Amino acid sequence: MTNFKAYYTEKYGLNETQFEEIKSLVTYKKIEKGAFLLHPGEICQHSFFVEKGLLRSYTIDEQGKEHIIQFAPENWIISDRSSSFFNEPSEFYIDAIEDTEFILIDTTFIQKASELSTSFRQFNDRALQNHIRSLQKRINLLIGANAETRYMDFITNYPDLLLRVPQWMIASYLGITPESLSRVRKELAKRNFKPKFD
Amino acid sequence: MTNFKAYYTEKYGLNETQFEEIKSLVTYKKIEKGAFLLHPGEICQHSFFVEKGLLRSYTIDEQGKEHIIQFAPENWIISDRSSSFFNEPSEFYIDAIEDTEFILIDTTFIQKASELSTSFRQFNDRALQNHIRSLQKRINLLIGANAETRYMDFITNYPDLLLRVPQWMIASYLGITPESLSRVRKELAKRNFKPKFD
DNA sequence: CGAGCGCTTGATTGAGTTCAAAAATCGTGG
DNA sequence: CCACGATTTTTGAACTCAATCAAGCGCTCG
Repeated sequence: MTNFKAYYTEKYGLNETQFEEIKSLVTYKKIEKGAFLLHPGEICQHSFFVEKGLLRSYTIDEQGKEHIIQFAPENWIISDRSSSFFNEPSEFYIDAIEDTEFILIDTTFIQKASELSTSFRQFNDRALQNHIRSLQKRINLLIGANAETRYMDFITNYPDLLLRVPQWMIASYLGITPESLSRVRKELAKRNFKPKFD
Repeated sequence: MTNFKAYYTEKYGLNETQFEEIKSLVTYKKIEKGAFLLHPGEICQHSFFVEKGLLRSYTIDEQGKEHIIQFAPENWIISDRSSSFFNEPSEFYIDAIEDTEFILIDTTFIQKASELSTSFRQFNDRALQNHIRSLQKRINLLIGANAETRYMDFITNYPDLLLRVPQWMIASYLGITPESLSRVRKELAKRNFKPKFD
């Protein structure tokens, strides 16, 4: 749980004792690439903190098209907040893009911890606000930016994912077809653009 | 403050005394159509609860195009949560589409109330979660739905706004041009669709 | 009562989709 | 470690939805 521990102690300022309390309430798990952690129709009872590997959440629309909501590499938390909070069936899938080790955090635990500890609650609030901010940003991109700009934004914000996520998934996240993304990349290459690490 | 009171007592279950406490901490205000409550660059220090009238938030992108984020008719709260919470300059405008009476709620008040009252905090959490849910829904629509579907969704979810908001603003909210919206409506009319109240 | 704003309509353009198929890459078993 | 099948990416051509540009209509409000 090294990442998990660092996340809660360094970033959030829990001391050793406080962390030990939390630790006893969560579970360490592993799953293989392709395995599912959440299906539509289920109520999302957990948050998943990624220790190592890569998870994603996505929906499948009426036309059978996949729309990726979020990628969660190391140190990210993924879940369906609405489903958890309102106790409603989720509309998301969550599955593993790579073999993944993660910390399973019970939803009720988060709620209880929020009621007992002010600092935990503040931390949780901050996470909520960050979530809102990122959703808003995504809306702005979808409304205002073309395929190329969205891809450039993705590159600058998630350069590490570029190497780990198949292109068609990035396309799905950006809300375009894999073909379009391929053309965008071709165009960028022609104009001599290369991501830093090439 | 009749709406405001109803909102906090009926919907949220505050008793008379509790409401009086809150009441003393907020301010009743009026502004005229076209007046601004927030400009980009400012830090958003307030939430605005609409008693009567209609507010909106929007951004203007690099190409000078307006993108409406949210409409707030009676009993809605509008603000820039990210700006408030992270104490960052906002990117939004908030202004009045109609002459509007509203309750001005200080951001610090919300924070303090959340720390003092469990029920207030729960209520606030719920509002946050609702916000996330609506943002997520908007993303789904933007990614998956065409102009007509988005408009239909708008009609069913905000039938009251249809009569009060100029069409070009609805177009802006939907992420399409006024011309396109006009054509969508024409097409719907041809297919003999009418909103209930016609 | 006229100037401006909002809405409509038409013609054209363009970004991205769709469908199809070839090329490249990946991964798994022999 | 190689080879073969599957998956992913690329490329091409036709098409589609919505944007853009431009013009005209009608209402209102100053």
